[in-house]
Amino acid sequence: MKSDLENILGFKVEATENPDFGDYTSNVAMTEYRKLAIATESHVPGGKKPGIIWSSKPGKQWNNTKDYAEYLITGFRENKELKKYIEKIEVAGSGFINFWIKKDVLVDNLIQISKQKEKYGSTDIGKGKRVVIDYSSPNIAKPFGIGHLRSTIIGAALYNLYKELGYEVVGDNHLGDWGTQFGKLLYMIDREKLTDFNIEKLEALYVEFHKLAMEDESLEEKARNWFKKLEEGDTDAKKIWKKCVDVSLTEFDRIYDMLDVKIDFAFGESYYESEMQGMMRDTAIQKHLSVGEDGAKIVNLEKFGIKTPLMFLKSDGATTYATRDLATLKFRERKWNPDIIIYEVGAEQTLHFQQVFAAAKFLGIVGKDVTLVHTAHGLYLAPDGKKFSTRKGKTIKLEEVLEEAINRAKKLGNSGEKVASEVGIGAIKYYDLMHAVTSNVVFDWEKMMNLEGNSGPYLQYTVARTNSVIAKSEPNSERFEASGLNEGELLILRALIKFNEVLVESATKYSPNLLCNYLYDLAQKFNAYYNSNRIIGSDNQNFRLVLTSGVSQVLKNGLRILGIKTPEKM
RNA sequence: GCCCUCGUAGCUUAAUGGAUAGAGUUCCUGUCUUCGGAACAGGCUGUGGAGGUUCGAUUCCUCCCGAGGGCACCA
Repeated sequence: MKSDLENILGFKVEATENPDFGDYTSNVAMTEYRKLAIATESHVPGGKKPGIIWSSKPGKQWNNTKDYAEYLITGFRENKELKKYIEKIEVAGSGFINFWIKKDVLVDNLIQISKQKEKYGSTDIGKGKRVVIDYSSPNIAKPFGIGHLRSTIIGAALYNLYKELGYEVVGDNHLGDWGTQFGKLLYMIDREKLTDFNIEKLEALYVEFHKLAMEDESLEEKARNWFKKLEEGDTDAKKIWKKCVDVSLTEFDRIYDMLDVKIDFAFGESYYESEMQGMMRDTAIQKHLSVGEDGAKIVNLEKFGIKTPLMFLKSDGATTYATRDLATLKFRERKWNPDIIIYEVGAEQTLHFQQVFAAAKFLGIVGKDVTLVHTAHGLYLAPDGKKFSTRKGKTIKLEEVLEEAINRAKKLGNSGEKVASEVGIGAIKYYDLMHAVTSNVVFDWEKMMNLEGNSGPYLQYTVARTNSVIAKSEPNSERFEASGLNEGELLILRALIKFNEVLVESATKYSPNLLCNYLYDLAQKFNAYYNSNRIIGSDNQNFRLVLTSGVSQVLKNGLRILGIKTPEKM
């Protein structure tokens, strides 16, 4: 709808929030005014701020932006193409051009929903384009903490959004299964002569290491040596490392199961060992490396405005996180040849990704036309507003949060285990997704488990309610009278037609919270309508049933994209 | 010290240059002997401070105050 309008008009329109201003609005008259005013300044006697706009056509002028807007829409009112969609065009305020969609179009759209069902909202604007999304990416040997929730949930939502728009989407879980952290663990396991361990023990060892390292600085050095051994292929080190990985993966799978998240690939950092070897021998890359303090090899990025150089190889020759990310990019470029690569990773790594992206293009690892995105999501902060610290063992385990959510949902209703799980998990997911990606989220049990107001369960409840109404009397979208629509019905129809535009905006701005806002707004409009309009038994029963069914369908589609289940009853 | 992000109602927050700053929650008042009350309607309270750009600023620029994150051999 939006793009149809823009094609006809030749300028951009925005959806309006306020129905008094129509369905779409354009500020083109005001923005053009500025350009015209500057362009014609010399023609205007005496002022920097001309009150009169002069046309390039001789003899033509407008007194203000509103006049100019009126001029712009001359012709639009009689435009046949436009008339198919638009019933009214008005100039308002200081020159806004507002458009009202025809009621017939709104009603046709409702019929489309009943025809397209779960496909309603999808498009093919991404056809032929490929997106790689790097998300979740927990660290091996550490429990799956609350910190990885955002990446997992937002990443999964972006995955679904791009898929809905016709993109070919690849999800890759970039497991943190390599690096000096394993040196630390290997050192501790060797020190305590352990042969068997679980994930809790690994976490304890990690915390213990940092405690000891506070008193003995040489420990960091020892850990680096152990990692170096691992990277050189020491069989004992490798054996212990493998066990750490296996123990962790079992744990993660359980969490993904609870969250109902599936990720296409999980290559993990260790997968890129050979790729890194290749990069180190690559002469084209070699010539861009400089030698830093103590013999470390670095990539200087000052010409890209980044003061901190990228550490390519440590002074002992071992690789770093950045080396592995460059190797990963090389691999992804070769394997998938993507148009966009999205890193759904926290804001704390902003500098790192600036370095990696700049270096990747500079070193020719990826093409210049690949869009590299770091979503830089905000973090879950402890209730005191501080960051949770893995090193000090101050984490909240995601599994405990999820279990608590399910328990709270269970207490509320007499519905079964499955529904309680869908509601509890839905609440957690929605709470995460409703926040703007970049904002920090304070961890607060009461708010996360909120089941009223703007929450996942509110939306699920609305769907269950529509299901219940439809179950009582089947809507017939083949034939119905749509005359005499009341205000509530029009509000809902207008919201329904904008679903696809919201999906496009959510995806292109990497902001699932926009979809959350939309769905909540739609549910609220429906609930208000439901409260003051009888559906079954009204004169307009069939239309109202089709409308209810349309709302139900869009809510289901939207929630499915967000990764939130919609129980039939709850 | 330098860099990035942020500061909106008591609390949690939405709005990336537009029109009367939108919600949730808390507190107060109603609707309803429910086509599912996990609902609906109403009330109270808000853009950290000072300048600037603009027809128009929560949004862009400068400074100040405050918070969070980061600053080559952690990831």
